[in-house]
Amino acid sequence: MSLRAILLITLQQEPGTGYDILQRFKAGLAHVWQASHQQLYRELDRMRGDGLLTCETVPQAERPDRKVYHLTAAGGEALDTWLAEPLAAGPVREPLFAKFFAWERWPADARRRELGDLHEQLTQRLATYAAIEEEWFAAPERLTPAQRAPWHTLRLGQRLTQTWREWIEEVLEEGE
Amino acid sequence: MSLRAILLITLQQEPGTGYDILQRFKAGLAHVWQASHQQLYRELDRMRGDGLLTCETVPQAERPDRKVYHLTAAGGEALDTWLAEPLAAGPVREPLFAKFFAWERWPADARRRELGDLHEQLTQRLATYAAIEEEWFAAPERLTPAQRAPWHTLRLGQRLTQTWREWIEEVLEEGE
DNA sequence: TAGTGTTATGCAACAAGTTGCACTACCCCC
DNA sequence: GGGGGTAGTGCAACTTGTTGCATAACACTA
Repeated sequence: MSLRAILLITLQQEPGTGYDILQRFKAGLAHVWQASHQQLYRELDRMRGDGLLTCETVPQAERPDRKVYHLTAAGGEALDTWLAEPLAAGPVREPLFAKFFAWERWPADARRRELGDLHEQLTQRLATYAAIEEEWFAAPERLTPAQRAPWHTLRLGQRLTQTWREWIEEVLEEGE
Repeated sequence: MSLRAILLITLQQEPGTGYDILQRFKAGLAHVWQASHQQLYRELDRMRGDGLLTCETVPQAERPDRKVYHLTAAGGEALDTWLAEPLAAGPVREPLFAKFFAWERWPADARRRELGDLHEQLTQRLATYAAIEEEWFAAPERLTPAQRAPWHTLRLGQRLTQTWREWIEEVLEEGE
């Protein structure tokens, strides 16, 4: 259900094609949702079938047609329903933690490499977040509440990533 | 693949039944992995079919038989392979964040209720973690490295939960 | 001129996870 | 005497997400 909800939100902000949405996932929504293009196209078609979206085909010279999706009234209602009901807590799944429970079988070099790589990925992620912040949320004191809300999510994304990164540093240090 | 790996790790520590593993998920592994009993039974049977586990049926008076699973040599190898190769980063999926991107359609009372409930859940989770810490990791300075490793994961779980909780407090406070 | 990246769409098969249901039998509490 | 919790197993149907493959055409660069 959640993917549907994300699509309703992004299309409510602005109509677009599957490809457009994919770009938004990579840009300003990088800390919120990720999905493959296959999944998007399939879900958009199903939502159209369920009457939540309408589709307008825009022909292009020498390129595949763009299929621009818009919310319908039913789509707006579905979104409001989803917003009103609280989310169920997702299951905890941390495969990396599991490796720590097999410490003695986990070779030290593999461990250092894995944690080192992850540290690098997190650093890169923080750079991405910083870029998003600069592009969309410069001067946070002048934002409207509706613009300020997404900024909060970015801030939490940053803090969680930093927490992870600090922890990795501590673990690597202890393993000397 | 990850569920298989978790099962290999828990059964390598100590053989057990599907039901036993479920109890471990609820107790010391609460911050690592969660799965339904249906999923466990099905996966254990498949792993037996693939030669990673053997199964010893222990009859009980007036109760269904206990099926105690053990690692095979092939299971141990599969575990070592999994430990040696780095994990792929999982996709980001934060449905709660999505709601912040539809701030104006999200009713203020629903928002306060949802964030309040989540705050309570996180508080409860911290209590669970504290209980685990007390039961398994009292006197961390006297732990062996292999015992210390799982303790680290618990500490990160605590810090991440705290980070979330503080953020919710800030958001609620700002919402007047 | 061949390879890589971007724009643009999608099907089919598979793997993983969820939901609903079913059976047995004890214990405890109201 | 009925309802809920614990111990113990599992099937079947469904939803969700992944992987592999396919098509078409432009732009850039080595």
